[in-house]
Amino acid sequence: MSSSNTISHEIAAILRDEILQQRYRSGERFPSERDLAARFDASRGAVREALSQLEQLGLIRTQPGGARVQSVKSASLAVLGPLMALGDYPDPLLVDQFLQAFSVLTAMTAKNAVVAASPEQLIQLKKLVAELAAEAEDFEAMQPHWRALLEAMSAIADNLVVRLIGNDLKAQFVDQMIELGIRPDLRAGSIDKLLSSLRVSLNKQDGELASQAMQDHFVELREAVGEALRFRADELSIRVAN
Amino acid sequence: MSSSNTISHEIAAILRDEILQQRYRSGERFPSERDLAARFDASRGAVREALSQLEQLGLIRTQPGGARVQSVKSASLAVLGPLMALGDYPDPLLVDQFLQAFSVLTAMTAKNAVVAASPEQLIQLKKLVAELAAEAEDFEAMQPHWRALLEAMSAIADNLVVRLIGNDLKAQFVDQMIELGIRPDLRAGSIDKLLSSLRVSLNKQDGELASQAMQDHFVELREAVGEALRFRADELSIRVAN
DNA sequence: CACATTATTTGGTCAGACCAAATTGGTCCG
DNA sequence: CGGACCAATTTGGTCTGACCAAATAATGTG
Repeated sequence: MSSSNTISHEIAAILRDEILQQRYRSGERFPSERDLAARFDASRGAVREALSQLEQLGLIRTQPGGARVQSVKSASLAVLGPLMALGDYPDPLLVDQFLQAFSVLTAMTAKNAVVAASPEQLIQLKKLVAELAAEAEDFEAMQPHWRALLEAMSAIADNLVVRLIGNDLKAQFVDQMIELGIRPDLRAGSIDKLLSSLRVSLNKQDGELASQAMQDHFVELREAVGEALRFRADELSIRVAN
Repeated sequence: MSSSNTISHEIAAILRDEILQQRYRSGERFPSERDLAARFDASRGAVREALSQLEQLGLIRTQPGGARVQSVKSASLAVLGPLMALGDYPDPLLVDQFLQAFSVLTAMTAKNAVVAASPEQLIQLKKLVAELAAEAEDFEAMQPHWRALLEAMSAIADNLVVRLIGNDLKAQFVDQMIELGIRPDLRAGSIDKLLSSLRVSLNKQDGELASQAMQDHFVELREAVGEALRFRADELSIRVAN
């Protein structure tokens, strides 16, 4: 998947996953380029391009004399997507950690967006909230609107740092969830509460309220996602048992 | 600097900075590999390895027929370090955005660390706070202890996502600040207030308090850093004027 | 002028070669 | 026997030149 149909990307993806699966101990010598070329039946150039990508991800460090594997903990954020996509289903702990980090950043974005929005932008946000409300029943149908709202807020808040963090995470995460058919079962009224709080915060231009509403919503979302993943894990282990 | 003494890294660094400086319009065709090889008097292989890195950073997208420049807004977080290091001094707005994002993540980490800490870890944290207090007068001398405290909290909170985000940012940012001699002038008592709040939060194991203390501290830090950067900007423009 | 076809450019890959740095292994000496 | 020194080997870094397939640009044709 996502191998981008070139040999070097394929090799990079395979090696990346092997490292993320802890198949090499941190600090251990990585196979030599010539060995890898033989293993993948590719030229050394292709292998070198793959290693160049792994190095950019912070997964290996190359030196004349040999490359060495680095700790995943010291890698770049860009490994998170592949890391979540490793097993049959994402590691619940990792997903929760992601949602927690995403939560505070989203809350911050909401606050800044509401405070910084021009009158026109406030109207736009209200419109997006209304559109979201119209589809609040179906989790999956809601996603595009949800994402549009976050995108609009992100654009208004205009924090490049947060935007870049989002790039490395958002799409990969949400897409994977949907692809796996994991649909968190939010408590009835949870969305309504969020939306009504957002409406009020937009009317009063109250950033704190918007922030708090997001935080509260994510608390519930984290719980629901955790529940869905646990259910999924059981389902899988049952299937394996048969 | 940081060109890692290999040709391909040097080329990658130069092209990266050119893209970050908006010297190419987003969507524009990037020079061909053969042209770049001629320009840098290098082999096509070396250029390809450089482009491979740029692609991993999300700055370009390559296809048979030609590579195209992508919007910085859609790049990977790993470009932030280079982005801040571009001009003579960092863009104050970007620094503030960074600090704001770092603020909420740090507050979250502090909260989780305080809540999750074992008795031994609480003692360790208290010790680190005490060591920090001992050097609270000198901003520069304080940094190693400050970083040690954050590192310890990060280890206890054990959120891989936040850790990875930190990897792409922390070191580069702080180092650059110090290197440029930018020393934010924190209000007297600001540090004391933070430290005493932290002490209380550790004693009561009150996560919310720790979080709030961090947030408050960062508000002041952001102001002080902004002030220091404005001063620095004036200094530079005076020097240029002469 | 619109469209289909050809020619050219460009990225992707391969092969073989050379250099310099790092590692390895052996040797010599204390 | 142990440690320090030195050569042989491994390994990454780079270059040259070549071929293919996809995308683009140029061309000719209706």
